[in-house]
Amino acid sequence: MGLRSGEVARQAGVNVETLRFYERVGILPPPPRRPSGYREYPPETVDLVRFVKRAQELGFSLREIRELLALRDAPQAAAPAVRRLVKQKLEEIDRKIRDLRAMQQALNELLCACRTKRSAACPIIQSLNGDPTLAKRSRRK
Amino acid sequence: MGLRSGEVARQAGVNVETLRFYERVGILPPPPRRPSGYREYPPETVDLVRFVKRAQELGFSLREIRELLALRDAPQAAAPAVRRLVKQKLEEIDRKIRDLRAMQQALNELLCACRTKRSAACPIIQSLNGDPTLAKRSRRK
DNA sequence: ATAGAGTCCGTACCATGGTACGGAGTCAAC
DNA sequence: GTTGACTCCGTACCATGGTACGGACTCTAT
Repeated sequence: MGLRSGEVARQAGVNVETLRFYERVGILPPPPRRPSGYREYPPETVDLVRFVKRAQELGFSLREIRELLALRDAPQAAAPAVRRLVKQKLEEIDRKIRDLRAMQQALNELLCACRTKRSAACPIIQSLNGDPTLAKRSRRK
Repeated sequence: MGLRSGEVARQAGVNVETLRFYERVGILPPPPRRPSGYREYPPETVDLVRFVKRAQELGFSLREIRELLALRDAPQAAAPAVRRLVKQKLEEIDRKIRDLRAMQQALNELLCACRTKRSAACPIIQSLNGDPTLAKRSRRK
């Protein structure tokens, strides 16, 4: 019933090397081996890898996914811990979006100045040079 | 008039090692040396490093900053190139924000399901397991 | 029985943006 | 003139998420 690495990789849509990598970093449990040394993955490994890929799409790092996996098979007691991880991730995403918005704002102001003031020196470069008369928001620490 | 590496680093708020690193990757031009081999930075190096740091805050990579620096001292002919870089970066930021919003949406749906359905199995985990009855948006390729 | 595909392993490497180490030489003040 | 701080260099290392290499071994179909 065991699958070989190539089969698991194909079904899960990853590279064979990636399976070894996941095993090395503790995402996949080491599967039993044939006498030849070949890995014999239990069929649910495919779902396990897909779980990992979905969690990655949601922005979780492998470190965090390792935590999620540890909680995955635990009974309902684990639910609060899972929720906590999701909430943390949501806060992190909030922070990232805020940072990106600030960058957006600053860059747009620069672009705007560049369009209106046709001075000899590019206002964008002036601002990056530290000129405080432009794009004040970009100077915020 | 030359500054030594420690002085430049202190004034620019970076590590001495970082100056060497910047020199190695072509961000800082190699400064003249004393007979002893000590670097003698021209005073404007401090502003140069600050330029780099400001551009980093705006989301530019060192590779892009190298481009900006090449354009920095060029005359007005460089302005269109600078604007192009800024516009590219704005598009990139837009994409990132959209991705993060999608993650946010998916995670919020999971959290919501987790609060309402008090089933034995955590709905978040179910969804990551591939259960299509929850958080359909998270299944999108 | 043999060819060709698959798998094994350790290790190195990719990009990114630095930080750390250690031994040798130098600078400035006392 | 010696002490302590500074600087030099090459190189290795950190985290992140893998990918690539190469030689040896194995599996399966014919």
